[in-house]
Amino acid sequence: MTSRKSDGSELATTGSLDTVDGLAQLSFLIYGVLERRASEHDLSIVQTRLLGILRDREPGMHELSQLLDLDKSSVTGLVDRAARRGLVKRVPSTTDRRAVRVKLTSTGRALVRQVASRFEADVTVLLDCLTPRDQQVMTAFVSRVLVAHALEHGVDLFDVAR
Amino acid sequence: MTSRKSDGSELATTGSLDTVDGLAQLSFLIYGVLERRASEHDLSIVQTRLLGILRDREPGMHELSQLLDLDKSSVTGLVDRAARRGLVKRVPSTTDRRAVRVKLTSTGRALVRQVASRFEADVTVLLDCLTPRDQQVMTAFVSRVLVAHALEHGVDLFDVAR
DNA sequence: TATTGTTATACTCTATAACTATA
DNA sequence: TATAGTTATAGAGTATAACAATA
Repeated sequence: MTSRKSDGSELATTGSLDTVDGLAQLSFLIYGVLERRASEHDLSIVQTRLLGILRDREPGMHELSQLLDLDKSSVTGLVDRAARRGLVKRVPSTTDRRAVRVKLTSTGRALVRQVASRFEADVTVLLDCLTPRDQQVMTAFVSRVLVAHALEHGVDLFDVAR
Repeated sequence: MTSRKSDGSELATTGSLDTVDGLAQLSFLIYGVLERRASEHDLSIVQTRLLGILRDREPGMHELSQLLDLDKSSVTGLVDRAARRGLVKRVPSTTDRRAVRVKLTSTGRALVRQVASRFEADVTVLLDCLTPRDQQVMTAFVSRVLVAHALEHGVDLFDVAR
C-alpha cells in the first residue's frame, strides 16, 4: 500500500517507483489538494461533492443518497447543514407531494465555482512538470483506465461531483 | 471539478476527457477502492493510514499527529479506538517518561497486510487494460509529478501509509 | 517554560431503526 | 404496500481549550 519511505529520498534518487504505489500516492495527493481547497471555505469533501452535484441538477433526497452513496438519513443531515449555511435549499416537488428537490442557492453556486476553479488550477500546476505532449499521453492512459472501469462497473466513476 | 456527466456516456463515446477531470476521477476511483477494501475489515481510511504508518515505525503520539496531519487530541481518540480493537498498543517510552510509543500488535499487522495486498491487487486489475509498456510510461509520468511535488513541498506525499 | 499526552466539549459525518405522509 | 423523507440515537472522526506530568 504505497511506499514505506517518508522522506521522499527514494523518489528523488530513483526518479521512479512502483506503479501501484505511485498511483496511490498521486491519488492521495490530488484528494488532499481538493480537501485543502474545500476547507479554505469550511467545506468538507462530502459537502463539496454535494454542491458539485447540484451544479447541474435538482435531485430529490433519495436520488442524492444514491449519487453520494450515502444513506438517505445521512443526506438529510448533510442538506440540513448546507441549507443552514445558505448554500442549498429544499423546494417542494411539483409532481409528488412527499418529495423535495434540492437546489443550489446563488451563494452555493458561487462557492462551488471558486473551489472548482482553484482545484483545477492546483492540478494544472501539479502537471506543469510534464510537457503538453506527455500530459496528452498520460490523459489518454487515464481515460482508458476510467473507460474500462466504467464499462465493467456501470456508472460508478467516483467523481467529485457525483 | 471533474466532469458533470453521470452516465459515463461522454467517456465511453469519446474515449478521452479533460486532463484535470480525468486525473481527479482516477484519484477518487483509487481512493474509493482503498476505502472499500478497508471497510471490509471495518477500517476507515484514517485507521488504515495509522496501521500503515506503524508497519515500520513506533512513533510517539505527537509524531503520529504530524504524520497524519491531525491534532494530537484527535490522535488520542484514533489510537484509543484502534487499541480497543487490539490492533495497536501504547508502550511507555524508555527515554522520556512523558511519552509513549505506539506499536502494531500482531493482529494489527496481519490486518494491514491483508488490506494492503487486496488494495494492490485491485489497482493491478484496474491497470490491466494498459499494456505493460504503457503502464511503465504512465508510472514514469506519475513519478515525475510526485517527485516535482515532493521537491517543492518537502515531504508531503500524502501516502496512504503516512 | 516548553513539550508530551489526555480530557472535556462540540460539531460533522455516518448508519440503523422507527416514524410520518403520500403514492 | 411501497416510496420519499425525517427523527432519534449511537458512534467515528475532528478541532479547540484546558489540564497534568515531565523535560
